[in-house]
Amino acid sequence: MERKEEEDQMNKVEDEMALISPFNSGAFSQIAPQQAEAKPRRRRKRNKGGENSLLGAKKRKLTQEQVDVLELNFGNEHKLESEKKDRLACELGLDPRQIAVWFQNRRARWKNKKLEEEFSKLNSVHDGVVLEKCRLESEVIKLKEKLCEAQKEIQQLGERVDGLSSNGPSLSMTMDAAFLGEFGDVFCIAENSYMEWMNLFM
DNA sequence: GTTGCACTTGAATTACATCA
DNA sequence: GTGATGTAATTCAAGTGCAA
Repeated sequence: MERKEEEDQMNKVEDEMALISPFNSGAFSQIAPQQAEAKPRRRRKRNKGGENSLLGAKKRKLTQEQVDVLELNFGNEHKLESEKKDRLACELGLDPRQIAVWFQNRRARWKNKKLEEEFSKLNSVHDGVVLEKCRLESEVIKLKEKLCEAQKEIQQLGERVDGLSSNGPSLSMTMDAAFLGEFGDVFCIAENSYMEWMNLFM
C-alpha cells in the first residue's frame, strides 16, 4: 500500500515533467532537483493513451533543431566535457543528463554503423578470396591433367629407348623415380635428364 | 562518486494486412 | 477502391548494472 502511493507520487512527478516544453529551461530548473533526488530510478509507467498521450509524445522526442545542434557537436567531438555538456544543455533547454544520454546513444549508433561498414568490407574481401580459391583449384586440376599426360608420354619414350639399348641404366626407372613428386619442378628435372640421355644415345 | 558502455525497456512511429 | 482498425517491426530516449 505504501509502495503503491510512492509509485503514484513518482508517476505524478513524471506526468508533470511530461508537460514541460524542452526549451523551457526555467521550468526545467525547478523540476530537475526533484528528479535528481528521486532514487532509485524508476521505469516509466506504460502510457495507455488518454489526453496526455499526444503531449507526452511531443515532449519525449527531441526537436529537429535540438538534434541538429547535437549532431553538429557530435561531428566535432564524440565525447563531451562536462562543462560543454552543461553549456549545451542550457542552450537547448535540456537536462545535462539528456545531453549525456543522447551522446551515449549516438556513440552506440555510430559504433554499430562502423561495425556494419567493416562487416560489409570484410564480406567483399571474403568473396574475392573465395573466387580466387576456386580459380586456383581449377588451375591445379588442369595442371594435374597435363602432368599425367606428360608422365604417360615420357613413360612411352623411355620404354622405346630401353628397347633400343640394354647397356645403360633403365631410363624408365629413372623417370619413375623422378616423378614421385607432383608438379612442374619435378617434371622439369625429369625432362632435363631425359634430354641428357637422349643426347648420350644420339 | 563519476563516467562510459552494453544491454534492456517502453513509448512512439511506421509499414503492412485485414475487414466492413 | 477506401477508410478504419489491428499488429508486427523499427526507432529512439531513457533505465540499469558493471567496470575503470
